Amino acid sequence: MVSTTKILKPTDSELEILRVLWEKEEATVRDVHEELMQTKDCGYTTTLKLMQIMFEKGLVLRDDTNRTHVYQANVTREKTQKQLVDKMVVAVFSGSHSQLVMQALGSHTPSKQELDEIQQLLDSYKK
Amino acid sequence: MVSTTKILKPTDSELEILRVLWEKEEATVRDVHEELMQTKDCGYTTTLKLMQIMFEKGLVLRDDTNRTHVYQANVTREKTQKQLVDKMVVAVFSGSHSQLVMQALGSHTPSKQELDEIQQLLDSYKK
DNA sequence: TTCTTTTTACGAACACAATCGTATATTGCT
DNA sequence: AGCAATATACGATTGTGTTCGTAAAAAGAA
Repeated sequence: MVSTTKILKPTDSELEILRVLWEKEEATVRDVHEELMQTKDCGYTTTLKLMQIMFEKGLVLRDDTNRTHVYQANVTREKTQKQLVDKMVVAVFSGSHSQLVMQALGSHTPSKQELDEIQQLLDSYKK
Repeated sequence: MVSTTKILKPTDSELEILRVLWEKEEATVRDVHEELMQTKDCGYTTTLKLMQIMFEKGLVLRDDTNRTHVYQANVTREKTQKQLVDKMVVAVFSGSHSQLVMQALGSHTPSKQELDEIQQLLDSYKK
């Protein structure tokens, strides 16, 4: 019997926290909280509680050797993106990835550089 | 004072129902329920209740001239797709649409036809 | 008509996310 | 040592999504 990795989708609030952790690599609750306060308004203990729950879920790691615990993400940005995109593709695009691509491309004019990146990826498929 | 259109994001269960309504154009609760039963397992009244709530929210329209009510979607597939994609772009892709495009393209090998469609859209931006 | 089936309506229960108040412990300052 | 500030832990509350049981009404079959 091999242990299977539990799939858990982060909630919206958890995603906000993960965004900060992805950016900062390591952070305390206060670090995260002050970052969040720039866009959202909630108490310190709210952020703390959320991060504790995320720890229990295994979404973040925690170094508690010191009183002030230090957190870091335990899921990569890429994996999370893929997981959420795949879910959305099934839910609203009937499983068609290219439909999603068309939608994302269509609702926003890409820059020259973005165009080049996408073109390059496209070319790699063509041959 | 102009009435503003309330933005409401459908829940996961609501999206499942919307999928059926988008496909069928018109449908009764039983129609929807039997379609859902193919992938999910829940009671009839659960589907009914969900659709009643969606009616209250304005997500669906309802013809109740006959005893068996007939429902249809009151939000387009395209609008809903755009709304959810935009939300996801902000939440997990730091606002970068092309990042999402890259992710969606990268996690699945597109067919020849899909490649052509995307290429065409890309070309329209290039000039 | 009487019984069964189908449908809607309503409310209750449950799960979970999010928020905060309070208690307790630790640190640092005077 | 005593006090203020800071951190964690814990529990309670609130809101919302999901599910279902049950009742009432309408339609159909016997």
